[in-house]
Amino acid sequence: MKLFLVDDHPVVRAGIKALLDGEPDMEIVGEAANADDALRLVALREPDVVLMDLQLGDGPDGVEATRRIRELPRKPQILVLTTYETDADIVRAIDAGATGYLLKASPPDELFSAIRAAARGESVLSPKVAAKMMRRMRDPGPALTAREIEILELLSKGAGNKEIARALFITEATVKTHLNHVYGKLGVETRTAAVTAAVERGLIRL
Amino acid sequence: MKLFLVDDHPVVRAGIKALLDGEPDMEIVGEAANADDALRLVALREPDVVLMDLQLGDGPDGVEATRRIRELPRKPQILVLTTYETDADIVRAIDAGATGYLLKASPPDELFSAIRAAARGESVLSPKVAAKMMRRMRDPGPALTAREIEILELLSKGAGNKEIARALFITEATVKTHLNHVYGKLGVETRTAAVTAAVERGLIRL
DNA sequence: GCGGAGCTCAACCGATCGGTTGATGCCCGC
DNA sequence: GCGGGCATCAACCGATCGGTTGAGCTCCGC
Repeated sequence: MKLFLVDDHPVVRAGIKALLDGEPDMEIVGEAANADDALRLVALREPDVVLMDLQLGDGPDGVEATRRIRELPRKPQILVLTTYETDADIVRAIDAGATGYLLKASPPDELFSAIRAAARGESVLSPKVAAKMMRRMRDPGPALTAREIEILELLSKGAGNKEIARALFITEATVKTHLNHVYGKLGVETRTAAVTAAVERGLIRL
Repeated sequence: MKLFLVDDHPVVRAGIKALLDGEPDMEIVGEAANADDALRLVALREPDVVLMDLQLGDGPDGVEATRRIRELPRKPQILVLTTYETDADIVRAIDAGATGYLLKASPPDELFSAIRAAARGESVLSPKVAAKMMRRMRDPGPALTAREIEILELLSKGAGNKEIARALFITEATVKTHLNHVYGKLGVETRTAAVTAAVERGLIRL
């Protein structure tokens, strides 16, 4: 089974390689520290599974890299291996075409079986991530729409309604409508409180 | 030279061990995934240098662990090895008694020389971290007053000026004056942007 | 094809915010 | 003692925000 690593931390790449050294059925055919190298080398080496970090320092992030790799003619399975477990990250990664979502805090055994499952095209989630998704399924919760998240992200930058409207090519009236929905869903009454509530619930990242 | 690893990610621990395998003068005498284990085992194994991550999952964080280890009778040097480089993290770690501050994105060579330097008791900083501190030295930076921080904390909860005034037993006019000072110091123009700027600079915590 | 959810826009209002100027009192360091 | 930083307050203005109501549109599932 041919693996490819994408992570901007040399320490982490060395760690995965060291762990996988004891697994005879796995071979690492390449690695990259950023999205551009990843895309180029994956197309060349044609791995079965790509282990992808979401934070890649400068340039496109892991979600973007995942999206592009999934557009390759001979597309590998992509297993996200990252530190964070916010709703926004998980949803975006899955949406971009990731086969699974693992946390770096996972024990090695979990990593191995997840890689093998991903190679078979099966979806795998870290228990913590799975638990989070289960909670979200049972409790519909706020469930903000994509548009509302977009608004929140601009909001967190301190943008006024007028700026948000310009940035999203909509009118100020529409922005206010979205904001009122967001206030209702998050149970807050001001734009500032909406930002902190969204950050605390992992809906957006600062 | 005896090393001890503290990191909640098995992958990272494996990575550091793998990298250090090629360095004959370094020996890993133990590792831990949380602050409590770290404190207990470090007291027992008496390493020369502790490599400490700041994020340790549940329980006390790396800063707290650093503080406690520095209170041990035979205290080792502590080299922080983490992902983040916010001012608040750096300052808190140094304040807790860390000998150096390295980023996980550092190349292995840098890691090795940093460990050797730390063992000698020398302070080492990642170039990116050092650059950040230099900037902060040259530019004294915002330096908000205690009162202004109080205002920011209430602000982050989404409070209006009137609420802030009541909470701090001052008039709304005074709140506005403070806010205008904060805007100026942080280089922002809205209350929402002030909150995110303050969070990013580690002035307040959500 | 009907309803529901989501996105869009409009007009209006009061409340709040941001910006400005100016002022008072306090404490600290030179 | 004098300047300077800090905290406090006042009055005023325009701009923005929050709240409301109502409406048209598309897309999707039943």
